[in-house]
Formats: sequence, C-alpha cells, structure tokens
Amino acid sequence: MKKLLVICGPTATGKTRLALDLAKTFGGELLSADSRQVYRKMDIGTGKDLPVNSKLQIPNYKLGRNIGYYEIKGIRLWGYDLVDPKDEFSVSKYLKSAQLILKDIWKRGKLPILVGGTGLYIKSVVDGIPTISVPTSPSLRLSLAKKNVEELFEILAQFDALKAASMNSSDKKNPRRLLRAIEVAQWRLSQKPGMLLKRKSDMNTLFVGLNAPFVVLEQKILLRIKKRITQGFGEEVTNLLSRGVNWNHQSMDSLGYRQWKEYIIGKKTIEKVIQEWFTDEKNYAKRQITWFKKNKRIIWFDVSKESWKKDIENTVRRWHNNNAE
RNA sequence: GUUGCGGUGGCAGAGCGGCCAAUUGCACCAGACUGUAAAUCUGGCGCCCGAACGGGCUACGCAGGUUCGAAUCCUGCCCGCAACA
Repeated sequence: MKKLLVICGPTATGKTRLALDLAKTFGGELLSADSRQVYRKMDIGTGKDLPVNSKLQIPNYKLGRNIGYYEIKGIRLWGYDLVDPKDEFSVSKYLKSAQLILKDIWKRGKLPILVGGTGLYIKSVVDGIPTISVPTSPSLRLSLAKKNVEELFEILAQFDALKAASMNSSDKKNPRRLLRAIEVAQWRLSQKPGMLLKRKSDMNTLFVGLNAPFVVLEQKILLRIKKRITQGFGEEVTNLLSRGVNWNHQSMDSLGYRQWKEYIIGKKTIEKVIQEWFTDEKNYAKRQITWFKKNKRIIWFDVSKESWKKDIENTVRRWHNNNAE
C-alpha cells in the first residue's frame, strides 16, 4: 500500500523544517499543502524559505503544466509556484496537481510528505471531495452575485431541497457556500445520476500534527512577521504590483499582503499594519486549530517541548517500517 | 484664567428623558466549513441565578438635584482638547 505522511498544524510551528528532516531520514519528498505558496513570486510573504538563487526545476518527463520542484539540501519540494498571482486558484486545481505529483513521487520509490496548514487541501488529497469535479459556472456566479443570502437560500431550495435542508445555520448565511451549493445542484440536474462517487482511499496515511501553547505560537508569529519585513517583504509586494498584480486578485488577499496595502497607500503607519497583520495571523492560527482538532487521526506533538522531534521520528519510523498493511 | 467642545462597556464610536445592559466595528471566547479555505460564515461577549421564558444586582468621569422615570435635563467639581488671554 502506498504511504503518505502528513505534517499539519497551525502556522509558525515549523512544519516544513521538520518535513525536510524527515524526508532526509526516510527518503522522502515534500508536497506543500498551502493555498498561498502556490503563487509564483510570492515567496517571502508566504514563507517559502528558499535558499538564495534557487530555481524551480521542471522535470524533463511530462508531469503537468508548470509543475516543478525546488531542491533544498537535496530534498525535492513540490507544490510551490503552481500559478501566477493573477490567476484564480482553488482546491480543485490544487488536487489535480497534487495527484500528479504524488503519483510521480511514488513511482520513483520515495515517500511523499504532505506538509501544510491548509486543512481543506489536505482533506482533498487524503479523503477526497466528492463534488470537486463539478466545474464552476462563471455565468451563474455572475447572475447570483447581487443576491443576498436569503435569496440564495431560496434558489438553492428550489434546485435541491435536501441539500438546503441539510446546511447548518452558519452555512445558510454564507454566500460563498450557498453559491457553490447552487452550482453543484444545477450541475447535478444536467448529469446522469451516480456521477459523484466517493473515492476510496488506497493510501496508508500517518498524520503528524504540530502545535504549541498559544502564547508560544504568538511569539513565533510576531517574530516571523518582523523577519519577513526585514527580508524584503515590502519589495516583494511592490514587485508584484509592478508586474500587474492588483489588490483585487485572490492572491493578494493573503495575510500580510492585504494589510500591507494600507501602508502602501499611506493610510496606516507601519506599526499599525504590523499590529493588524499580527492579530489577523493569530486569528488564522486559531481557525486552523479549530479545523485540525476535529481530525482524530492526527497525532499531536508540542514543539515547545524538548524531545518532540525525536518522538516524531520514532513514531514515523514505526509506521514507515510496518509493511504489513 | 475665560470661552467653546468633549469625557459611554478592553479599544474606537453611536445614543442625547422611558422601547438602554446600552446600535455598530475591532479585540476577545467558542464554533462551522465537500471548488475563493492565509478565504468565507455562525454564535457568545457587565456580574449572579436559570435548560428556557425570565429574574436580581452593578453600570454611561465624580457628587448632588429635577422627574413617576436620566447615559440622556440642571448645578458644582475633576480630567482632556481647541481658541482666546
């Protein structure tokens, strides 16, 4: 059975660094599960932490458009730079690339290590998302853009009463979710039944979760923000803007970038911007924790403890050596 | 010192006699999430009792007063800002 190691957890816990170490000892390659590191030229702000002058390597065999890897200390790192910051992106695109990459890593006899904080992306790879093949409908989205949530809910109820009834009170008021639900419902009506099959997982997956007491996490987050700024984050943003990326692009909705806007247009001081970046990133970490908490398969490790790295190594080794399944 | 404006819950900021424990935003707490997920969305948020309807207490700078009733009106005091001295 194919093995997949997952390293997840909130931001700033050192997931990538750990994954690199594990890759070295277990003969692995990394696949990033991060919804922001997919954008080219967004390196400092998304924490790609690449060595200077490193370049994306595109394999000479056919793998997929724009799919390549970086090499850090001899370890291949996939999943970065999948698209331009001006492009739209979503789990669906991510999963397509991820599946190609995984297949390739397995084929070459390596252990793929899925590492990142985007819970939905990890979920898509490990458990699948049944409706993921349902395409978006730009015209539908446009026509519904001005509707309020009550109206959207009504429309959904007309197309798919069951789905509408099954939505929870929060999603019923979430325009994005309602829109997608309508999109799926409409698509279903135009298809033969049974198109959406739940893919059975054929992987042997180990979930390693990294966490720390929240006060520790806060410190790490703040330090990292300051570090990124001294590393030239501001320049990175300016470069993006000069290349035609604008604030309305989905990519620029990322942490740090969107707060930085207020500084660039002179509306806020840098101190204020840092402060807001910090609180927003803390809130992001809380949301990640809420998400991952529900996944009972995750084995958690506290990175503020002494022996966490050894503990993980042992856990992984036991799983890695067990070929029974 | 005089005149004017202002002091409201952790912060910002509404309210300007009853419908005010007090709009809203942020922060904070909890949560949802099967194609934007670093996104989007929901609930809670003075204290105490209660599962809930609800009830009690303390609150709008401080102290008095007017009124059936005051965050809202009046008086004095304290503090901040602006202008004039």
